[in-house]
Amino acid sequence: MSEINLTLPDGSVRVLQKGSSGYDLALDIGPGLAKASIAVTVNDVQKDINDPIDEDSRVSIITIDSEEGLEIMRHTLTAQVLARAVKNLYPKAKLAIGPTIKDGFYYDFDIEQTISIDDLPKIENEMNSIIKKGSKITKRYFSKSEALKVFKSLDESYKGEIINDSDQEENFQLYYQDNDEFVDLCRGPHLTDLNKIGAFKLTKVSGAYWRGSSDNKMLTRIYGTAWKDDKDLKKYLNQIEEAEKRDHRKIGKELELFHFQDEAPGMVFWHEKGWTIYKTLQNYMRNKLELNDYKEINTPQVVDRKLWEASGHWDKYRENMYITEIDEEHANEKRTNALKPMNCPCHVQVYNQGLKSYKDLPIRYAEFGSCHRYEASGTLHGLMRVRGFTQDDGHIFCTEDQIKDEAANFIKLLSEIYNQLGFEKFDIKLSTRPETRVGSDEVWDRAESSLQNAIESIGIDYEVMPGDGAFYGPKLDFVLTDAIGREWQCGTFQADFNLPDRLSAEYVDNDGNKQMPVMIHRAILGSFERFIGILIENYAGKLPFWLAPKQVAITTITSDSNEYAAKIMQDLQSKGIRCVLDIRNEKISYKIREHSTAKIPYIVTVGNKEMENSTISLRKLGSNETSLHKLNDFIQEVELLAAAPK
RNA sequence: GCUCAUAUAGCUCAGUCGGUAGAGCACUUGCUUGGUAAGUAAGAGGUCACCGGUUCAAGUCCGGUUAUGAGCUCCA
Repeated sequence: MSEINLTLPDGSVRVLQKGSSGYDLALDIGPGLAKASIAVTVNDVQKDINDPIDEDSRVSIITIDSEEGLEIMRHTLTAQVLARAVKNLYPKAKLAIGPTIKDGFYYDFDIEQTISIDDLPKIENEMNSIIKKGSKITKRYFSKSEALKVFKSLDESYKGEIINDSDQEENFQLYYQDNDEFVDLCRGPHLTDLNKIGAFKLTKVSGAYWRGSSDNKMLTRIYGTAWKDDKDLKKYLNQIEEAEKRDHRKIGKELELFHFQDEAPGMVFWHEKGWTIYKTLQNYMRNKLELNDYKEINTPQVVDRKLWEASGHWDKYRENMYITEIDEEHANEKRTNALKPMNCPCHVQVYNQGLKSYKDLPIRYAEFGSCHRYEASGTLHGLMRVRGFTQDDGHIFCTEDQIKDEAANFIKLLSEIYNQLGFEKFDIKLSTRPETRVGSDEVWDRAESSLQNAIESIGIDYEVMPGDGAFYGPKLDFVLTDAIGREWQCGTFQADFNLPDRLSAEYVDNDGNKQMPVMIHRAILGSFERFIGILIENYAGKLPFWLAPKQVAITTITSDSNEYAAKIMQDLQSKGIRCVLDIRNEKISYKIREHSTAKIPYIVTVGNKEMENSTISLRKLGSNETSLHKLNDFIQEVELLAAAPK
């Protein structure tokens, strides 16, 4: 029998007989590895550990310690264990698909009964007994027609559909357990041995459309998470708990920042403290934009449908627009208006007032534009997805040649702002021309390369998202990473060759000819509502001093110090510091607890000692130590801290 | 919009088999003036989301509506 050379990742070569498997190779290296092996990568393709290898190859053994290994284990868990458990408990259930996702997996079933979260322990138990049985998983290959026959006989119509739609004719892989007691179609690889499953937990159940299309049947989706051992599983579950603690809806209620109610779903009732954050953030942004040569404008909320027809929104997004009509009995004119869902058509109207010269460009308009969009009820989510919101919107009218500089300047500004708001890391995505689009390929070429050049001139990494651009032009999206590693897409920079044309924006070039400007839609925060939600979760409610709704709590030990405390309050307030005065007849530890819970960054305590020496005792949020300061020094220090970043 | 779940005091939540509403915190009042995360006693507080049905009787069972949650779809 002939031999093959198998090259390992470290460059060493092992010579084995032709047809040896990954397991044979692992065994050749050592019994420990053989035991830990769960699959093998052969020339960059993942294979089952028992698949024969027939030619010289680059190979590496996959164990559960790698991300790849974890994924294979999760895949086997969902496709072989969860699917089988559900079939055991609900024999009429049909299998759809069961992929892995970040940290876990799901499986979609078509089940007559409704499955609720209370059924999950029962399913978990069944899964555990399947695993305990420790069945071996074997694989067989089928042609398209044979595979179809198998699933037809099992009445697995979804599997049939998948096979039918595949352009592959041969080599459909079917994985079997226990002499055909259970069979599933899968591209693999799978564990060969259910004993290698780690620790798992089913987490939730929900509906999901077959093939992700809302025209299709709603299936039952069961989610789970799986890890190599109990320790990792626990760690993950703790992380989830941590994220729940940061939930901005919970913190928003606890800290009295905002609320929602039935009469205005998706619209925020901002309370004093939340609105303080909002105003502070907005003033910060206003200052930033002024420093960067934006002209702040403000445009109407309610605008005749004619403008939305002209812009194209009426056709495309009518169903998401709030329409207002004047009461027919009282109106002397009949017109239909829409609450603006976006600011750009109005900005073109401002641009169109007066003839513009090429010497005027670029013109950068900014608006804290209050918009309304009728979002589907199921998509609403606290501050993160609302129906009434305010964008830090801006539109830059410029020539094509100016796009590159505008993009570069924008990225610089955005990066500075994200950093000052506490987000150090962000990623850029460049979305290129989609299939259905307006404008010539030549213009798209120029637009895409100007965005690309702009990023590259700054030297930041970016990811290309082919085909993800808007129909009117390519865009850059900016995704920031928060304190617990979650990603949020906030900023955007979109080149638009369409709207200026539809709404007849023009400028006069240096030959005296009328030209169409490019319009750039751009935002840094996205919406104030959502961004504040992100800030709250990023900081777990402990906002930096300058953003905190209340910055200093002034507390007294006994009523003897009431006057002194009131004087401190006045001094701080005169410097614009946001304070609360607490002269209640309560013990100091009670007051400390309350203001700590309220996440006020500084708690000042004064008693007889402080009063006599014109000092204050300071306790910072998150510390249980106190420090003594001269009152005047303290006021100066706090004044610096309270200033928004420039 | 779709699937499933949930809705009880200001907040967090109990409420068994259908029999007339409960806790902790918060609030009000009294006592307490106490040096860094809950001093103490009493009191008040409810159309059990809304509409309808079953029943002698509904917070509890059934139907609908609204909102919320998880996910799906969507996000100009």
